[in-house]
Amino acid sequence: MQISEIDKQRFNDQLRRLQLRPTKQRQTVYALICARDNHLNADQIFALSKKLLPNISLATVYNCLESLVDCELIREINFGRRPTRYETTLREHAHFYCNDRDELHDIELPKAIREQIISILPKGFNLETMNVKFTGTCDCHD
Amino acid sequence: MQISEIDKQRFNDQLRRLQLRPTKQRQTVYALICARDNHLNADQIFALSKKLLPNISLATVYNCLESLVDCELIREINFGRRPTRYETTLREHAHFYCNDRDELHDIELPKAIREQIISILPKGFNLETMNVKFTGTCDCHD
DNA sequence: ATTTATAATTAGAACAATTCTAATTACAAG
DNA sequence: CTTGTAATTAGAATTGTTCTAATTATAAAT
Repeated sequence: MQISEIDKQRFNDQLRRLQLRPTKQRQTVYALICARDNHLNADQIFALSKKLLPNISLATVYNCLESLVDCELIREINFGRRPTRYETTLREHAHFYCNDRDELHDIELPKAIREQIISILPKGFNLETMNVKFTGTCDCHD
Repeated sequence: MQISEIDKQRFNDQLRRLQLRPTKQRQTVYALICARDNHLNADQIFALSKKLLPNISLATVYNCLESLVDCELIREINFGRRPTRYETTLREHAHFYCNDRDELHDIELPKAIREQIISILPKGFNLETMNVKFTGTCDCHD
């Protein structure tokens, strides 16, 4: 469980930008999220990180997640009131939540469509984030 | 605090369809959501309904909301992990959450764009719901 | 290296939103 | 009317997350 050299660079840079320290807890949490992009939640990250850092606490996992979100290394995804999940911040995309399997899938969102969606916002609305979310069932047996 | 005749019809029909009874608690909760479309949450509905039915309990409000959602008279809206809000099920639209004022705004979503968005779903994804959500700040001083 | 200031971690308590439980009340069908 | 079922109620329990206060780690400045 290591983060790649390229990611390590980004990891340090982004944290330092906010005067945050690249601790081993943060590194481990980030590495886990990068490694398995199946959109882990805090409990899952806690369980996995415990294998690597047996003394880590759930509060630390939440703290790490918060700072990683703050410095934009990761992003939160919420569906309804299910536990928040986390993903590395890569290209923009939509999400599909499969009710059957309680699993999240990334859906490619073409830039043109994204721009069209944003264009529906009337004057006076100052955009910060935009999300497209689907729910349903799917045939993915991965 | 009454629901209009037209709504009352719809109210009875939709509930009966699922063998659910049109109780005064359900009616009151529904009426409140219809009356003020400022996207109330459970606590707010509880507070308002208490003025009309002093003995109503929070559990009942949650129960009512659940049955009204089940029979599709109302719909849930979630932004992040903020309390769930409720709206009457009218035309399809997007939502804008204003961080400054903790308020929700409906945004018109043209059918053509809606269809374009849905078209990005690859084969194997069986759509149930689709949502477009924005966050940011706004100039609305209503 | 050593000190010092600050940031991060930790365990556990606290919290907010929601759901569950068991008892009571209301309703609808026969 | 009676009887079975559904709905309501109060309060306890649960879930996911945040807070608190004490301890430990880190970075900067001697």
